Amino acid sequence: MKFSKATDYALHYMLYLAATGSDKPIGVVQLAEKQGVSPTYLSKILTKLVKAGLIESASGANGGYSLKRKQEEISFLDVIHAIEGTASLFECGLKHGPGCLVQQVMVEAEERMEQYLRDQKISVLAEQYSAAQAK
Amino acid sequence: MKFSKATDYALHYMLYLAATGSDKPIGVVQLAEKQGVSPTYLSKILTKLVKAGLIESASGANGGYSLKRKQEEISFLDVIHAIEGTASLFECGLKHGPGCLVQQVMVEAEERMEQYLRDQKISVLAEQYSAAQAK
DNA sequence: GGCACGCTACTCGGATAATTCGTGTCCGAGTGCAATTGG
DNA sequence: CCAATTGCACTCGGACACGAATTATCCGAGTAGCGTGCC
Repeated sequence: MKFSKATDYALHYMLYLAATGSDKPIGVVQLAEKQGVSPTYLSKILTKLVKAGLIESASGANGGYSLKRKQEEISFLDVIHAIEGTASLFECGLKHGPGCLVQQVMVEAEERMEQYLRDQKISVLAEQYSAAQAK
Repeated sequence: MKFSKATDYALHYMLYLAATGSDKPIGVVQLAEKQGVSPTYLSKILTKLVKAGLIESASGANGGYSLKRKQEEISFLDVIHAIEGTASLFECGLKHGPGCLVQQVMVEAEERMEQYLRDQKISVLAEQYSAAQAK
């Protein structure tokens, strides 16, 4: 039970995009070199974000990925769900009727975490990130 | 990013032990058949719980596993940590100084979930479980 | 009748395979830019 | 000089291997209970 590296990459990429604030798309290789990550694998991850509607892709020369308009609304949870999926973290595989107590507790615990992640907006973090970079 | 089935099994087993409340140990096969799980695999999981100090094992005839004395104190988090490990769910693998903002947010989110799981005691759930069984 | 011994059956425990999921890589399709060439 | 065209380089996107972790299984070591035989 661990968050995948893909989520790690995706969050950092989103944070970078928001912090840069440029309208111009940013290529994959540029970020990959900066973070020491495989460019092609990062591309695969960003495809998921595009399908989730969080970012846009532009092909051709000077292409790359850029944030969509409503970036202020994008939360950590949005990114995580786009990568990890929206399925519940815990699925009771036993057969003892529908009302599994264990399941209820785990879902509630998950909800606590998700609620916090929902409140964490990428844009807010980006400001702190920019401030840290500037000094 | 999902909880493993092992955690599922372990939680249900602990709940059953607490609900039964018997001093006599309960064998693995008894539970495995009841839940439709591989007995030998369940045994492997319970070994982890023993090493974590949550339950005790008894060999020989009429042997099995039984709760330790301080069962009222055992929480969901104890069981989960025994199976999944105590490592953080999120580890930033990038190289951009020690104060990773993403890491901080994720750790805080994890803490929210763990705090809730810490408050959920097995013994309390066991009472509800017994009540549901009785009716 | 009581006790000691040995046997048997049952249990746990670690060592050993199969499967799934995450990670990483490669190559082809598509697109925009730009130089070139003709009007 | 301007514009259409053609070529190219750069980009994304899906298809293809590799590896680790989880899941599952088998078999051996150890232990407690029980029957039997001896004192």
